Amino acid sequence: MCYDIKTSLEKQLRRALLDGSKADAQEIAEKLKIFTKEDIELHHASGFKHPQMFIYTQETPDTPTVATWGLVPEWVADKESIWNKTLNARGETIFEKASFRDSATNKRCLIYLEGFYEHHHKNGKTYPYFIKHKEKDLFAVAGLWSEWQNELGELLKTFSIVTTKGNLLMADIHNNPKLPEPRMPLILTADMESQWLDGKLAQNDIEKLIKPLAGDKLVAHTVGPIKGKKASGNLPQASLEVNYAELQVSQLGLF
DNA sequence: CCAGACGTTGTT
DNA sequence: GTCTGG
DNA sequence: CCAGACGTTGTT
DNA sequence: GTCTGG
Repeated sequence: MCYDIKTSLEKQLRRALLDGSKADAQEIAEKLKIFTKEDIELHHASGFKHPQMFIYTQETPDTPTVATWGLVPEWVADKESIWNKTLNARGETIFEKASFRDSATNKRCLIYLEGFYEHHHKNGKTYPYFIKHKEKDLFAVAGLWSEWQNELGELLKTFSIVTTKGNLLMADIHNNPKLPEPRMPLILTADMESQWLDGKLAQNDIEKLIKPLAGDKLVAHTVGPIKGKKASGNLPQASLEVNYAELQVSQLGLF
């Protein structure tokens, strides 16, 4: 799964500012004193190394916190050894896995996305699809976060995106024959969002929230390459529709 | 997708 | 070059 | 007891 | 930090 953590930065920044201003991402970032102009340029130009994102936690549910993608549990000695292994957390096991259980209990968060990417396999080729919500510009996905301290006492906030079984739409798109089943991020409806951030909610009730959003709430279209030489990079145009002639007669029947 | 292996003998 | 494992 | 893992996906 | 496998 590939998230639009790169391309939705601008909308994230707008949301964070909580006003309808037409300022561009850099102006907003400077106002927020979260990212510098250089950070934004680097973000747009860079690949996948330690991407930063806004998360919304129970402590400050209305104010975003900057966190690095790839949860580093507080007890880890070397953050490099784990950060890119914890981009996702399987919803089925977040209360069992050593890396996630403390966060599952005490540090749940929300991340807002415009959509995410999956690759469809057909005749030995792969085609990237962008999947978004039919009704929402930005939707919340469930996350877990953690605060790690290095030997100098410096704090690093990190997060993982919780995944769940893929719905019917995902089963059609995400048909990599090597995978046992499709997966998708845990997308939350508005009332589930507040529950996910409710620190008093029992484990049993949290687990009830971990289920795939119905496929008819999502819509998908093909996009240009998102990785490699021809990729457009960390820019909004990465999610623009691009059609492939060989897919014109869709066998999926869904889009 | 990409990185890495890709092999056999049996005393180096 | 092609397959496999991650 | 101690060393080692602690994770998910398959193009983030 | 805590659990597992050896």
